[in-house]
Amino acid sequence: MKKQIAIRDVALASGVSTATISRYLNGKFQSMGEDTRLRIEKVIESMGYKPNDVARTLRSTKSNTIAVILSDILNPYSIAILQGIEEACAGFGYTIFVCNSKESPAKESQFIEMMLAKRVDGFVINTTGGNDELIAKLADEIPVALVGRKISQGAVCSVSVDNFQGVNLAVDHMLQRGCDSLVLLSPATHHISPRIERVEAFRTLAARAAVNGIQSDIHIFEKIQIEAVAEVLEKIAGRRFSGVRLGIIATNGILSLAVLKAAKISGYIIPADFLFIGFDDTEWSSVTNPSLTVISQPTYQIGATAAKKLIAGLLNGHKKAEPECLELPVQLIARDSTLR
Amino acid sequence: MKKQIAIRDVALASGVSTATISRYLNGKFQSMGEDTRLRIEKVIESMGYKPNDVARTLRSTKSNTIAVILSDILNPYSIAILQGIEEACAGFGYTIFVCNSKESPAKESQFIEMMLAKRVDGFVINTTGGNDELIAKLADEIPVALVGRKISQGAVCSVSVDNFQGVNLAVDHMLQRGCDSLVLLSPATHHISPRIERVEAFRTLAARAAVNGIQSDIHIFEKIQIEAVAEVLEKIAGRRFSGVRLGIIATNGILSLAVLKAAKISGYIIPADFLFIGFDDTEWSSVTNPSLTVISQPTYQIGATAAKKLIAGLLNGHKKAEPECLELPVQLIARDSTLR
DNA sequence: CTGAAAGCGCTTACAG
DNA sequence: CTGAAAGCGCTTACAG
Repeated sequence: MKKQIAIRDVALASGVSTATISRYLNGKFQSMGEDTRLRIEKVIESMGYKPNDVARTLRSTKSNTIAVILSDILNPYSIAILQGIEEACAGFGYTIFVCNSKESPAKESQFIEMMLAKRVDGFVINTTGGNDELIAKLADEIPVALVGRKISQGAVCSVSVDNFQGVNLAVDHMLQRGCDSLVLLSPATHHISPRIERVEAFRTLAARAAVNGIQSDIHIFEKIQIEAVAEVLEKIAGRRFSGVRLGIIATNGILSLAVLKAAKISGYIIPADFLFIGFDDTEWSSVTNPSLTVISQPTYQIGATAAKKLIAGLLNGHKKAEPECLELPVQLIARDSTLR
Repeated sequence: MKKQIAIRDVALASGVSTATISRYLNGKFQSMGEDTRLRIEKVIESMGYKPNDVARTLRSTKSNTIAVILSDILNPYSIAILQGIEEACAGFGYTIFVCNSKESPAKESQFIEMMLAKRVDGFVINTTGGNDELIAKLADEIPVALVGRKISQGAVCSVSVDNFQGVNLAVDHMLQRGCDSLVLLSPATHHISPRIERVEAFRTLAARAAVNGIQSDIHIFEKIQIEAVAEVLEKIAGRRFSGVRLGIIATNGILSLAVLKAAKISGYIIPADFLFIGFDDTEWSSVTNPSLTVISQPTYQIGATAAKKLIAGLLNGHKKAEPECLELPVQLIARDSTLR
C-alpha cells in the first residue's frame, strides 16, 4: 500500500491549517471563505485525498457504523429484516456490521462486546432471548433497537408484530373453513417473545373455541427436524380417519417448511388430510405443493423502521433510542393449503 | 456513556507503563515477567477494562474487519455465500461489513471507497461486473477475493463454480430424458462471468447436439418479471402440440422461481408440457409443485473458501490474496420437474 | 523484562 | 474566517 495522504499534506498544499481542512471535510462552509473552500476542493481532488474514518472515529467518537446482531441469518425472515436495515442505514450513510449469533446467548454477548470495542454508534438486535439483562444495560449506554423479539426488562426500543392478531387470523380462518380440531406447532419457546406470545394467543383462542366443541392441542419442537415433525404429524393426523376436520398452524417459516417436507415424506395430502397455515410469506410460498396459506409479517418494514428509529435518535444526539414498542400488523394470505 | 477506561488508567493502577499493558493486550507474554502479567490480568479484570479497537486500528493499521460487497443480498445464493464468509471470518476473529450493491456498479464503487476509508483488512466481492478495472487496481493494494463472479482483467483471487460442467449436466440430463428441443433462459449477461459462461456453454453444447437433430434456442431477460417470462413460455411451449419434447433450463435461482410462477399462471403443467431444470438448490426446491431438478452450487463452500483464502493471506502479512482461480464442481439433483 | 517518547490522522475548544 | 495546540487511545521502535 502506497503511503496514505494525510490531512497534513492537504493543508500544506493548500496553504491553510489542518483545522481548516477538517472544517471543510465536515462541511462547515459557513465559517470559511469561499476562495479557501474552492482551493481546498481543488487540492483534495487533485491529490486524491481520502479521509481516514478510523482517525475521525477515534477523535469524534462517532463511527457511522451500526451493529446488526441476528439470531439466525439463515432464516429468510432475518434476511428480509436485514435488507430493511441495510437500506435504511445506507440512506443515511451508515454502514452495518452483521453478526450471526445462531441462537446462542454466549455468542450474542461476545458479539456485543466486540461491537462495543469497535465503537459502533448503535445496535439493532434480533435477540436470542438469553441476554435480557445485558441488553437492558446496553440500551442505557448506547442506542439499541430490537427487531422481532422483545426483552422482558428495561425500556428498550423495539419493532415487532402483533402476534395475537396473527394467531387470531389463523385460528379464525381455520374455523371458517370448518375445522373442528386445531393444532399449533411451535419451536421451543425459550425466552423468545414472539414464540411465547403465539403459544399464549393460541391457548387463549383455543379456550374460547372449546366452548363450541373445538378441540385443540399444542406441540413444541426442541429441534426442528423433518423426522420429528413427521412423527408428530403421524400422531395428530391419524385423526383424519375419525371424521375430524384438522387444522395445523406452524408458528414460523422454518417449521412451516419442515411440515411441508414431513407431509410429503409421510404421504399426507394437504389440504385433504389437514388444512395448514404457516408463518412468513416467503417468495416461494406461492409455488409449493400446495401453495401455502400464511401469516405474512412485514419483515422489510420491521428492519427499516427499527433502523430509522435508531438513526433518528443518533442524529438528535441522544444516548438512547426512543424506548417505544412498535407492533406492526400482520396479514393472512389465503392459498391452497387451506382450500376446503 | 460513562467515561471510558483507557490503557493509561490500567497502567497507573498496575504500576507499569502503558507499553507493558499494550504488550499484555497483544499477547506478548514471553517478553514479560509472570508476576507483572498476573498483576495486569487482575487489574484489567477488576476495572472491567476493554481495549478500544478504533485506536488500535489507527496505530496498527489492522482492523480485523473485512468488507463483503454483495451484488444482490436478496438472492438466497448470496445469503448462503454470506453465511460461509461469516462463519469463516468469525472463526478467525474477523468481523464483516455487509454492503448490498444491488447490481449497481456505481453503488459498488462507492462501497469500495467507503470500506477503504474504514480501513478494512480485505474485501470479499460478488461483483456487479461493472468495476473490473477498479477491482483489479484494488487487488494490487489490499487482499481481495472474488466470489461467484470473476473479472476479465488482472490476477485476482476468485472462487466460483465450473459453469460449463453445470450446463453440461443439465443438457445431458434433458437429452437422456428424451428432449429434442432445448431452450436456455438467462438474465441479461452484462459483464457477469457466470452468466456469460453458461450461455457460452449452452451454445457449444447445443451445436454438438444439433448434429443429432436437436433444436435449441436462447432467451435473455433484461428484467426478470413473471409476465415477461410467461410471454416467452407461451411462445416456446406452444411447440408442445407439435409433438416436440421440450426441455427448459433457467440459469439462476431467481429466474427459476419466475418460471415456476409464470407456468402456474399460464396453466402449464411441468413436466407434462415441458421438462424444467433450474439453478441453485434452495431449501424449498424439494417442496415446489413439481419439485425442482436443479444444478446445485456449493454456495456455502464458495463463501467459506474465499474467506479462508483471504484470511490466510492476511495472516501471512501479504498485501494481496493468492491470485488463484478456484472452480468448484456443481451437482445435478434430479427431481420431479424432469420426470418423464 | 520494561519504560519514555513519538506518532497514527484526525477534531475541537480556544483565541484572535 | 483561521490557526496553534492539545489530545482521542493505542502501538512501536529505541534504549536500557
